[in-house]
Amino acid sequence: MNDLKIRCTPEPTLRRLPLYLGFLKGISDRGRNISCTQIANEFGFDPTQVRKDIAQTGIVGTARIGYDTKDLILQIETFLGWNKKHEAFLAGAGNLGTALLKYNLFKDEYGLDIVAVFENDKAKQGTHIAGRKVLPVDKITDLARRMHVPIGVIAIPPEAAQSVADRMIEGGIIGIWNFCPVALKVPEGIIVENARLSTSLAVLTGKLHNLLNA
Amino acid sequence: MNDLKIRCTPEPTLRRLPLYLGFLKGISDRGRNISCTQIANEFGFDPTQVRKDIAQTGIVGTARIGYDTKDLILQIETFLGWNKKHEAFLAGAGNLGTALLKYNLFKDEYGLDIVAVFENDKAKQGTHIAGRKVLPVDKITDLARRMHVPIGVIAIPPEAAQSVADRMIEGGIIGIWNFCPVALKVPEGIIVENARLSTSLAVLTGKLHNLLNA
DNA sequence: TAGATTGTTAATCGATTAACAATC
DNA sequence: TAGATTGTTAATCGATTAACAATC
Repeated sequence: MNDLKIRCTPEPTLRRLPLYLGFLKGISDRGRNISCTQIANEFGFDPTQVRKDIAQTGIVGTARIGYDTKDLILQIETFLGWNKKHEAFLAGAGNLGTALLKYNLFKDEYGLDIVAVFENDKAKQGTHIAGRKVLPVDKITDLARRMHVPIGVIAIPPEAAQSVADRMIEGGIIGIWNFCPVALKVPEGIIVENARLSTSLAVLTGKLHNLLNA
Repeated sequence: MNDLKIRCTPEPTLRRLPLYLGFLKGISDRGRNISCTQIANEFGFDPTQVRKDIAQTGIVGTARIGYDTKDLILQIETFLGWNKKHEAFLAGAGNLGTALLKYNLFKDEYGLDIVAVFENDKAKQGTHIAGRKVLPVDKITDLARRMHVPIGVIAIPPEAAQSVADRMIEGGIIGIWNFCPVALKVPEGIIVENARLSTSLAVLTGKLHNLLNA
């Protein structure tokens, strides 16, 4: 419902590419070439799968040789949009929000530049967290529109999540990274990615349960 | 490679069940019955999919009526193992680790009880974070064995992740919740769930890219 | 009863894996 | 050259969706 039905990169591919990227960046000698087989071995994946994933980025390899490591790194980063800055608004300056702000990796490695923080708690408004001023939530729409910010990060209590998402979308934000355990209702064309930790934990405890009761 | 090939609950199902649970818990009148159609509508899913997901938990519904809301909540929680406490060790007392500790939801809602924190930084050792004493990393194996802790949470810098995972596994930990952007090598039978935020972000920026260049 | 809903079986769809020709 | 690797097409596998009988 939420996706435009253009031929998109399969989601599993989008989930694997960052793994490859992390591995490639860890290679000390980037002058060497790298093959899909090598990458596949690292993760226990099928080499053909790795080849298809990589092909999505548009890079062309050389038979018998593989890919130039530096090229491949650059190509994956470009494909994911991680080598240009995406400005983002963060809603929520609680524990999780603060951790996201302080977790500098986002900006340096993934290009997510949180430029402003919004919070309902009046006590926090006006203070600074990790160098960003904390602003009232009702400023989101107007500021997003004026700054052309494309991404909104939602890390607030569940009750407020939908209304904050609405404000963001009204301000022209088209991608929402949602850390809140609720199903956001958004118009077609708006992308929601749920970074729900609970979901991830469910997979772990669910498998654990399968294992223990098998 | 990592999974035992017993007939397991499909991972997509494990990812959706927490959504249903969140929705069900948000229903004010839990005396009423609930149908798959209602749940499906909430999320824009196929009702049959919801029915199959729910069937995995073992609950049996009533034709024409649906499921008892309270029963269904309990059944999903039980299936996910969220209504009994799972003790866990946390490795890493940085921004992310601290946020995980303070994020009380884990204990109350998902049964993940972080009982000890381990950190290499000597300056932090001996201090307390959210009521837990910070211990040196080399105590993990011994303590895990003595306390029979089943789950390890890894939120440390990538370089140290593998060695910490090894220590955990040596101590008898069988499930690892990995927040670190590396591929952990673990023996068969050990469950690793990667809660990688970067992966989630990749899906968002990747789709955004697809959308903007379409 | 009528009709909504469950549970289940069959059809469809998409992702993974296998097979293989081209190539450096 | 020989053989490893790419790129691509075909086969397999599993998850999603559709169809439908049973039922309350």
